Amino acid sequence: MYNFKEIESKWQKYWKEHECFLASDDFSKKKWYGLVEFPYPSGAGMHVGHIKAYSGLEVIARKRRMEGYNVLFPIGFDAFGLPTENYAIKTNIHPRIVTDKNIKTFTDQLNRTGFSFDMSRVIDTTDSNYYKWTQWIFLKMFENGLAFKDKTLVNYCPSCKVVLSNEDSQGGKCDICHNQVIQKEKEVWYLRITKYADKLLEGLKEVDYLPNIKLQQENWIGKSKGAFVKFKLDGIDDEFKIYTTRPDTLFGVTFMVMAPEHPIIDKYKDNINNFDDIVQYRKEALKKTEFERTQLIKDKTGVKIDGLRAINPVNGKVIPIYISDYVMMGYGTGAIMAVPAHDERDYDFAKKFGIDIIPVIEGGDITKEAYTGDGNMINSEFLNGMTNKKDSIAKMISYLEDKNIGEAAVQYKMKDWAFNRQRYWGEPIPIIYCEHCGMVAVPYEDLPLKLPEIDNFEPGTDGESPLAKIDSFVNCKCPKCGRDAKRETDTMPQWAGSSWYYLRYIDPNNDKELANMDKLKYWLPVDWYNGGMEHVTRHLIYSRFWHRFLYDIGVVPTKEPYAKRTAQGLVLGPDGDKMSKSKGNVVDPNQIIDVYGADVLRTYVLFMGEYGLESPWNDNAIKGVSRFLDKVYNLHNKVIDSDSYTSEFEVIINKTIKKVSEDYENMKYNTAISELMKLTNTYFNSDKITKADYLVLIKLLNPVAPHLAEELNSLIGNKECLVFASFPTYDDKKIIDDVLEIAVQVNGKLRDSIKIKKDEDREVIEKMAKESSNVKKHIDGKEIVKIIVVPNRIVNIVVK
RNA sequence: GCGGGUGUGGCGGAAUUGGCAGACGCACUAGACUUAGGAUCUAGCGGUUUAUCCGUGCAGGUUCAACUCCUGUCACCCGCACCA
Repeated sequence: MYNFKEIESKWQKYWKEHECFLASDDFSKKKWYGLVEFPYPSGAGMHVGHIKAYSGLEVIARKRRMEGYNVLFPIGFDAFGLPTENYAIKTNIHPRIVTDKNIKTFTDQLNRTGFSFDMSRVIDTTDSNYYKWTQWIFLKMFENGLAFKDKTLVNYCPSCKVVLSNEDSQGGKCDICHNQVIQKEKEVWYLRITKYADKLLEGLKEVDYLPNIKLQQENWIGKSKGAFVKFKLDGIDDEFKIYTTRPDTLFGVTFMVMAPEHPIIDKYKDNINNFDDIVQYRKEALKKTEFERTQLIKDKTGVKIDGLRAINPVNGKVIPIYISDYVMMGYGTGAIMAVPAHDERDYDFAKKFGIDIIPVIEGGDITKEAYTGDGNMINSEFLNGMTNKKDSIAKMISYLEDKNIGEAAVQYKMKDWAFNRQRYWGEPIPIIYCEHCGMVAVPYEDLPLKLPEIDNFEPGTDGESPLAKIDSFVNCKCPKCGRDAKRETDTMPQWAGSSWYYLRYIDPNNDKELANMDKLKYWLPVDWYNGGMEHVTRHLIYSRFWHRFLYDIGVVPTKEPYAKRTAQGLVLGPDGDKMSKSKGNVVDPNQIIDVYGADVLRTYVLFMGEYGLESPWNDNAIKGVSRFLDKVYNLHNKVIDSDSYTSEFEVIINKTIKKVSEDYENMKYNTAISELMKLTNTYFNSDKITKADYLVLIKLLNPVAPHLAEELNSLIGNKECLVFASFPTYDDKKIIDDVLEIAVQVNGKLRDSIKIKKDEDREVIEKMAKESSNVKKHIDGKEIVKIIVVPNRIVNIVVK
């Protein structure tokens, strides 16, 4: 085994001393900006998943340098967050100390893996010089009405004692401790991301994201088109609005359903005879866990409001109103018109409560189930006979608008972003509460608003931030009137710092602005962003939102931050399960580097399977990669001094260059490496190879296993390192052998193969095929119907 | 329920996009060199009744030719989930 320890530390030192990976702000050069998701520096150190995530773009970054690009390939640390804070609570060590220690561990690991990150631009989201600008962006949003406070029911984790966004409490479970989340009323900060829903959707059209990434974002935003319709209350001079995607089914409405907490219920509680029942139902609905609600999907519950009725605006019919938890306050208007004939949920509800079912679309059998397909409109007066859904919806909407009883509307599933956490280890929200002036922004010149030093990180009572206990932090003067005031004590969620970090890499030390515009114009957009699928709906949407906002206020020059986004698949444990400490199937990259070296580790994570799919770790398979690199190393003993390819290798060399180059660009690293193995095996079976033969292999391998490549390059006498050496190119004319073997089939079954000259004449091929002895056996005495010849590929003789 | 993905040897995975299924690697078997081998080299390695036929989750179809296209179906994984 080659001495990887010596070789790897030697070249890591060389690259560092020669500042090989520093991006330069030379705007005359063509640029390439490659971005990987920066890590959360956990105490456990780097995970093999990190290695896989970074190795992918690392290959591209190294290839781009060899292609002459000015490459920006930065890294940093997303260091605010709960694990560090929980660790601080447990051990009473300050998060600052823990974070610094973890960052050092990560940095050492990054260095010993030989990644070509520009370490002069490292950023740390917990550095006040960084979060100064996170706070600055928040204030800009506040100024523009995009950051606001509202009182609502929030997802609250009783265990972590924090308010969670919908994103952080998917499935009703806390994202951090996985305990059940409950609903609690609270004043919270929101970022009005819904205002950007359309812009975020539009922006997807101009970026090159993997199709499933785009789709997930579209689903998350969840745009739906429909209409608001106003329903008057019977006997009361008031009305309420509903949202529907099928206004054309208005004639089929036989009842209304409201979310249990709909405000109009309280407004007219004196008119309601069974208000106690409603209060009781509300209580029960709150108690239901997410699990129960999803399991009991078919079993609709509800209460009829005795005393309130609605009037159908298109036919004047008086219809009953129910409350039910299948209608939610958070979507649409919190009330729906129910068309049981054509909606499964309404159908279930109507069946259970014995409500009329009136069909308005022909087709199906509504005695058995709701009909949700298309068909002829019936029982619908002016819509009768229409068959096209779009047309009937349009006609109804124009009718509603004419009569001023409704209007076209758009709704989104995406909700505003709950933006505060009751935690210490986050960016303080720079807002001051003054009894006279209300909410006042901390003046820009007072940023950063630094976290105060404290020694007790336990959350305050009743879900208050630990900062609320620090009087010297809380008490301040109002910047407007100078009177006594109090600070906001909540901090920002972890998603804040990561929403704009790629901008700061471009100008990491700027203390006057977030980043210099000329530099932003040169480097943006990020050419290629690689990360995990798990961040596609949160981080990726949030950062696109912030970026678009910054564009709108003229701080960044592009609408979209990332031109291209890809994703790596998970590295599973050897048992095929997701790696986790509790399962004990975690692979430590440090140990792999100790035993095999960084190049083997990097090569293996790229070789193990298709990059975008998950793939289990295999302790044996890594040995194969180790053998491969050993073989490459040992080849240097066979090298003879010649600057041209060995003639018999010309074709395979050109083929390999083509395949490897293309595979790298398409992130098909596994097949690229297998091509390099084939070339290595070819060389291995030859007594000697030329310097030129060897150099091609070394250069193609360089992005994957750079230490070894550098060492071999210098071993064969080259003085210049490989970082900026030219990437090999191929000659299209030399990628097919002059003589090749093609298959001969009879009736589609393989019978023989023949050797032909490249681009041989059809007649010659047919003749050779028919004369081959194995083929003869199968065609003798039979009639040849036709012969299919695919040039340089295959011959198929069809006989009867 | 909706959306997306995946199904190929003992294992990880290839297949130029309709053209020799199983590349490359692991594991395994036999041999060589060795005091020794968990090092290295050489050969073999889908199944089989071995000059044969069968094989890419399953059942059909299109085609001279199907892992690849079409129809139906099953299983697993990942999102979202009573979104009106």
